[in-house]
Amino acid sequence: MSTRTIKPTESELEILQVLWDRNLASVRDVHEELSKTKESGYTTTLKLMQIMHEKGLVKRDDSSKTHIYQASVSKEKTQKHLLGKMINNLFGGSPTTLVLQALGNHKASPAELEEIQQLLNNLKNQ
Amino acid sequence: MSTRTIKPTESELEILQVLWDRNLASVRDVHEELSKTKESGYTTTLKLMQIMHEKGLVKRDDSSKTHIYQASVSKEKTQKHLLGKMINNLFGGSPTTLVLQALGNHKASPAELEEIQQLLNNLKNQ
DNA sequence: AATCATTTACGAAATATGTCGTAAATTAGT
DNA sequence: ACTAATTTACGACATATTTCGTAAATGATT
Repeated sequence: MSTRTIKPTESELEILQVLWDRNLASVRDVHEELSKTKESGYTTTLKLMQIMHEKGLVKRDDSSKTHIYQASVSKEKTQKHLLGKMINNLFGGSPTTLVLQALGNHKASPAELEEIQQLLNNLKNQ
Repeated sequence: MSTRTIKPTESELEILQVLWDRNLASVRDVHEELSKTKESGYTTTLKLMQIMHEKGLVKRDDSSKTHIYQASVSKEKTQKHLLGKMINNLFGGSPTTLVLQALGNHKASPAELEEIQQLLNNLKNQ
């Protein structure tokens, strides 16, 4: 299916988060966002984003001095891909085990529980 | 709390899977299991397991020639840790989003759906 | 136009990961 | 006891990841 298997690294994922949020962003935009929770130099972020561009993880418009970046992999697709990997690598291929762990260990609001219930009902009636 | 934050690599996770399954295993045991799905040399597996020992990911009994290894991190703890990381890094801190993705994209049997329903009921009545 | 600030490009280094070859030690078979 | 097989130890290398410094290019200020 054409698409190379994409496996962003930890740092690349942080950058993708910002790009998914903003859609368009310069290196400076991304770097300032990351700086809120992380200590690292501007050129580090720049280099990472250049490498991501080489890999095809991001697109960019370099028609003006300040290049504008955009994610070229969708959030949903990436989530799906990495989730599948985790299910295989860590949960013996059982999504159910993962779901039980996630629900058991992390609080969810009544509204969220209801949302899950909805989906569950759909899956049952099939 | 002592325990350093442990983040096994891809290969280390494969090895841990085997150790979690068997509890006790030699390098050869592990390597033969991995060989079923993966192509790599015996000394590679050995080296990885030695490094895992240095890192404290595994314990070993080296009283006889063939060293016997055992995981020193529990499956549940590791799952919990990496799942939490993924929720933060990739699902904006929302376990619900992850659960919905997991249920939506991966098939679950009626029995499994029932199991999830049980847990859901418990969480609701709280 | 000259200067200053911002941005990109590039190279280089530190660490981690995964790979294996070879040698030494240990055990088993004869 | 000798030989063969197995296992560990160790060093080395290739690649990937993360980090930054410095220089060049670009654009803005005066």
